[in-house]
Formats: sequence, C-alpha cells, structure tokens
Amino acid sequence: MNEQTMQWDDLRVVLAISEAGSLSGAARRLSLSHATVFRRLDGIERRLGVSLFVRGRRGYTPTPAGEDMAATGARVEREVLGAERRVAGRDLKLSGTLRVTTTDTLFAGLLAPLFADFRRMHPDIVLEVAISNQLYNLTRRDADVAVRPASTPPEMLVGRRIADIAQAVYGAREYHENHDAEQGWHGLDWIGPDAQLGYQALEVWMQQQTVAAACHYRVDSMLGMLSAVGEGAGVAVLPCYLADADSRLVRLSEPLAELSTDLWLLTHPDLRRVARIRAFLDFIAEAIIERQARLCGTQG
Amino acid sequence: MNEQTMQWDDLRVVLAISEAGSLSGAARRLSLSHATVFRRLDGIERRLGVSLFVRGRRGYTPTPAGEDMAATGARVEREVLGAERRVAGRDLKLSGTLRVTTTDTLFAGLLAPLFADFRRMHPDIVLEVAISNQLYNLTRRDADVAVRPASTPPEMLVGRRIADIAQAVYGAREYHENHDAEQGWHGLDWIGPDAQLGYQALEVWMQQQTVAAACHYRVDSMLGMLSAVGEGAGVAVLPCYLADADSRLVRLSEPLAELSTDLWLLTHPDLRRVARIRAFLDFIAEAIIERQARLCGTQG
DNA sequence: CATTGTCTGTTCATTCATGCAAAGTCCACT
DNA sequence: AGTGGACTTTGCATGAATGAACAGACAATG
Repeated sequence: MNEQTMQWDDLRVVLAISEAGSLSGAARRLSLSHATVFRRLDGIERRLGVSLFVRGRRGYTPTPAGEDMAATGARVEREVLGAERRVAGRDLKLSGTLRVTTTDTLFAGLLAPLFADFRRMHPDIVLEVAISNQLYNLTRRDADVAVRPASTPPEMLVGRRIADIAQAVYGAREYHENHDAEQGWHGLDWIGPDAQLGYQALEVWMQQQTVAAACHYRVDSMLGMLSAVGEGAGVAVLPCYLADADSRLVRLSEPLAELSTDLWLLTHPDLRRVARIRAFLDFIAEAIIERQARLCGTQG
Repeated sequence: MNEQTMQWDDLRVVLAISEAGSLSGAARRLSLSHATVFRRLDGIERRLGVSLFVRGRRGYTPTPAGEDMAATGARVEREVLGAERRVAGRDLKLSGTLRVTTTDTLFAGLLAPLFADFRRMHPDIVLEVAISNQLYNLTRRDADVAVRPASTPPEMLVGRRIADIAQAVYGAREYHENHDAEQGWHGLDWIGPDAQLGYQALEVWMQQQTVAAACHYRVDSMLGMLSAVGEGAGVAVLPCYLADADSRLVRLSEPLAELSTDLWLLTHPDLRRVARIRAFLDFIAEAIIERQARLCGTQG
C-alpha cells in the first residue's frame, strides 16, 4: 500500500476521535488504549500530510479535513454495520453470542428466570444482558434484542407487542392490611419517580389524583421505589408483576388502565433470520404469554 | 472490538479476492504476500462464522455472503478514494510524491528533459513516471496526472488540450535523400503498427493510400518503428517531434492533417488544487507551448 | 491550597501480523 | 510421461503494533 494513502481503518479512528472529542473517549469507543489512538492519529496525519484535529483545552476539534474524513467514516460505518448484520443474518447455527437489553425492573421481576431457562435449553449460546433504562442502539449492534416497555416501537426495528404491563397502587402490608379504596388517597405519603427516571405519565396521573403534593420521596429507579414502599415509607404506583411478587406489599387499587403500557420484543430487521435470535424471540414470547396473568395484574 | 464483528479492512480483502478470483491475484492487488491473504481470509471467515468463498479448480468463487460483502467493499472503496482525493486536494506543500503516466514515445521523444527540468525546479517533489500505452485509472489514483494523446478526454477527468501532435512519412536519409513526393509511395517498403499497438487510424490511412499491401514489417511500439526506419528497413508514419530529432531520418511528406492528434494533460477533479500537481500541470503546459513548433512539425 | 479525576504523551515489554522459504497440488503444454 | 507455471498451504523468524506503566498537565471540588 502506498504510504500516502489512507487505510480504511484510519477513517474509523478519525470518526471516533471526532465523535468523542478526546483521545481517551475515542479509545473507549474503539476498545483500544489511549496510547494506541494517540499513535494511530499521529501516523494518519503524517502519512496524509494534513492536520485533522486542533489540539486545545476543549480537547480534539476536527479541522475541515478532519470533518470531511469523519463524515466519510460515518458513511463507511453504516455500510459496514449493514454488511455485518446481513452476514450475521445468514447465521443458521444455534451458537454464538446474543446481546439483549432490558430494564432493571423487567429483569429482576420477570425475565431473569426466563433467561436462565433459555440458557439451559441452549448451552452453546452466550447470553449478554445489558441492564439499562436507555434505549440501546440496535442499529449499531450495541444489542441484538430489546425487551422493553414502549407505546410504539422505534422506527427501523421490527418486533412484537407481547403483553400489557398493568400497574396499581401498592403499600406496605403491615400498614395497609385493611385499606379501603373508598378512603381515597388523601392522607397518605406518596413515593414517586425523580426527574432522572423521567416517568411523565405517572407524574400526570398523580397530578390528576391531586396527590402529587404529598409526594415527598422521589427515587431514580422502580426497584428503588419498590424497596421504599416495602419499608413503609409510603405508597406508590408499581408494576403488578413486580409488586405482587413481594409479600411485604399489598395492592391498594385495581390495575390502573390509564397507566398500562405495552411490552415489546424488538430486533433489527436484518437479524430476525439469525437462528439464535429467532430462537430467543420465540422462547421469550411464549414464556411471556404463559405469564400473561401476572403481567395483567390478575389476582387469585 | 467484538470478536464477531468485521474489521473495516476485512471488506478490502474480500473485495480483492472477489475481483481477482484467486489469493495470488488478490495479494498482488493488495501488495501483500499470498500467505497473508490466505490467513486474512481464514481469520475473517472464522470470526464471522460464515463461508465467503467456494474453493475450486477455477479459484475462489464468492458465495452469496461473499458477494454481498464484496459489494459493500466496493462502495466503501469509492468512499475511501473520494476522501483520499479530497484530503490530498488540500495539500498546499510543494513536496511529496507525484505520479505521472505517459506513453513511451512521448517520454523518450519529448518529456524526459522536461521532467528533469521540473525535478530541478522542485527538488522536494518525488516524480514517479509510469510508461504505459494503457490509460491508467486516475480515479483509483494509479496515477495523479496523465500526459497522453487522445481525441477527447475521458469522463470524470479534467484537463487541458495543450498541443497538436503532427505526423508525417519518414525514411532513412541515406536511402531517401532526394525523395520526390511526386513519386508517390508505391515501390517503397512500409513499416506499420501490429495488432498489439492497435493504431486503427494509421491502418485506415495506409489502406486509403493503397500501401497497406506493401507493409511487411510490423512493430509493437512507436519507438520500435523509429528504429526500424532508421535502419533503412522501410518508410513509416511517425510523430514529427520524435522523428525530426533523429538525424538518421528525413521527412518525406508534409504533416498529415488527417493523422494529427491532440495532446492532453489530465488529472482528477479532486486533485487539481494540490499544490505540487498544479505546479506540474502549469510547468508542463508552458514547456509544451514553448515547443509548439516541434510538435506541429514546423521545419527550419 | 490540596486533592482528585481526566486527559495527553512517552518508554518498554509483549504479542501478533507479516514476509520468506518450502512443500504440495493442479493444469496446460510438449 | 515429463516439465513448467500458477496457485494454495504451512512453518519460522522478524518487525510493527499494542497495552501496561509511568509522568506530567489541567480543571473541578472541598
């Protein structure tokens, strides 16, 4: 290769630095050491005879040449990811790695035993679970499958709506054993989501019930809310599949139709023919259907 | 990087094998050893868990997955070449390498001293000259500049038409000192281009002059024809800038308007702002204009 | 002002990719 | 059948790329 030409991987390095704004950030993004990224950029700029970044207090800022090269890198990245998915999409073996993302509540309250069952059925499939309340980028293959609540699925993904997630008001059993729904919610301490958790629909509901003013305990996760209710710190709206499994809690209302959400099972269109992903989607869908009652909040 | 993902350079290897049809051919195309290409492909197929080529008697034939990956590689290659040209296009230094392609006759008979002069003017520019009668692919950056005869410039290139190349009939001086053009061409032995040289216009002219039948000496290069005429083996149509400089030869006709061709100076649009390329184009254009008379075949 | 965290830049040891050389296979030609 | 050329595959030595460790700079925080 001529010394002066750019190597295809050069674009990937320049793109990463451009996006991260620093060598250390780019190193994390590329799973390389920052020393390697430092040397790679140095080599690229020397070979091409052009400066791609301005070094300053704010980190690495791309020059016009750097921006052009990063833009090319972004287009190449889309091509490579597309090719990767299509190649992976031809994979007919029930082995290899499968990355699934879901929320902490779904994982702890519902999915963990299902994932374990799946692993027992398919010992050659490596399951990597990413717990996150952020929607992972399935286009970038940060995950292969997402199991998460949503009103509508994101564009560019395919999937199935597999269940309703019912929610109701819960309190600690020892304080609310004989709670009469006719009493209303006034006079109770409430526990709610903080701004970080960003649960707008619940916030609206509490306003409508005129109990938002009594909400002096805010937590940044559903599991945290569950624990707080279990300690008798107040009452809260919680998903039935999560709260009904906790013997410390008692349900104080019927499931709230206006706070019901859909549970979706999502993947990228190019991956739906991958054998191990198809097997996983089918398994989880069937297992969830079997637990329909639990998710709907049916009691008995 | 996840073991299962494809590296961007993987696409380049798969593209090269797909285009070449063999590991050896791909190795030449990539400037790698065949052993390296063998191991690279092996690594790619193992990492992706898919077969990209069928090994057979006819060499390496891509599978559908290999075709898809090679198609992606071709698109990535265009992106990379474009980025490379644009980066190179920002180069304002009068240093670095400049690759120029031209024909053997132009080089030997006209350009060699001009290139030497340019080198003396710009000692920091490395000049690489590729002598070829094939049109190099400037889009692929096989060369940066082309100096060559053409009727019209190729698409996608920019350039200037810098001269007419006049041609006339020449013979050895010792045999044709007192040749009278009124005698016509009959009774003379002719030297012409072979099928390899592929000079269709000259072939047509000899047919029209009804001397093709007397052409029993065919050579695969203009320089070869020049030598043969110098040895007194016959007469031939030769470029005036080439033949007039050889004291062994005498011109036997006026320049033949119907065999005049244009001399073009060509480069890629993205490269025309590169300082060293611009300097070279300007220098050669000016030097050729100063030698207009020689190229037109003006005598005196 | 001291401490902490993040980042850049350098040196050294280790690992990995590469080319060289060799051996083997296959096909075309004499 | 023998020969030569093109190609594939493997083993070994070498050099290049990488990460670990270290040092220094800078900014935010208490």
